[in-house]
Amino acid sequence: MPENKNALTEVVFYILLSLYSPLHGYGIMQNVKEISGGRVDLGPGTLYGAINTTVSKGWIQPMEGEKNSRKKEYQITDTGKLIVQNEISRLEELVSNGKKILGEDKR
Amino acid sequence: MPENKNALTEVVFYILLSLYSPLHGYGIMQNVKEISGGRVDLGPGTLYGAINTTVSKGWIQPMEGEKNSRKKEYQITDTGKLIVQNEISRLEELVSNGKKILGEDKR
DNA sequence: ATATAATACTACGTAAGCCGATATATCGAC
DNA sequence: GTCGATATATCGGCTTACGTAGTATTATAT
Repeated sequence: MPENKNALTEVVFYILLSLYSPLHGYGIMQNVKEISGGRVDLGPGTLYGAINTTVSKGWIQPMEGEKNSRKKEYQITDTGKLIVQNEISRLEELVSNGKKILGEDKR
Repeated sequence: MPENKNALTEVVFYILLSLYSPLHGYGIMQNVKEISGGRVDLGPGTLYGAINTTVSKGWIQPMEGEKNSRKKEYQITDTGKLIVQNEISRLEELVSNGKKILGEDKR
C-alpha cells in the first residue's frame, strides 16, 4: 500500500516551532503570524483544533501548575521535536529536488 | 479574511517538477516515485485527480499532436513554473525559520 | 496463445483541515 | 463604564485530497 503519511501542514509546523518556548494559545496565534511574515493567520477554530490534535498525538503538552492566570500554556515535547526535525529534512529534500530541476531548465 | 491558500501538496509539487520535460501519466507515476526516493507513490485516483485539477488551474497542459501513440503527454506551463518557484520560496522560508529555532534550542 | 506489464481513466468513500460563527470572560485604556 | 483587545473553547460545515477498486485497451514477453 502507498503510504505518504509524514507531511505536516504549515499551521502545525508553525505551532510546533512556536512552542520551543512555552506559550499560550492566543500567543501562538500572534507569534505564528509574526514569524511567517503575516502569511499564516490563524482563526480560533484552526488554532484550537490544531492544538487538540497535536496534544493528542503527544507532540505538545500543557504545562503544569500555572493556576494564577487564565492563560493556558503549552510546550513542545521530545516527540514533537523529532517531528519537526523530520519535517525539516523532508522540506529540504523538496527544495533540493526542486532546485535541481529548475537549474536544468534555465540552461 | 485569513487566506493561507498557497501551499502545494507533495503530490502536486512532484507532478509539476516531473513535467519540466513532457511526460505521460504513467510516466509521471514512475518518475515521481523515483525522484522522491520511493517516498511518494501515487495510485491512479490520486494521479489522474491531480492531473485534472492542475490542468484546470492552467499549471500543466496536454501536448498537441501525438496521435501516433496512445500515450498522452503533458507539460508544465509558464504559470506552473511560477507556482513551483513560489512554492520553493515558501519551503525555503519554512526551512530557514525552522533551523533558526532549532539553532536557538541547541545552545 | 496467453499472461503480464504498460497505459488511461472513473466512481465512490473517507478523512482531514480549515474556517466562520458563536459563546464567554477579563483586562486596560480612555 | 464602555469599548477594544486579550483569551479560551466548541460546533458545524465546506472543501480538498487521497486512496481503493474497478474498467478498459494495447504492447510485449514467454
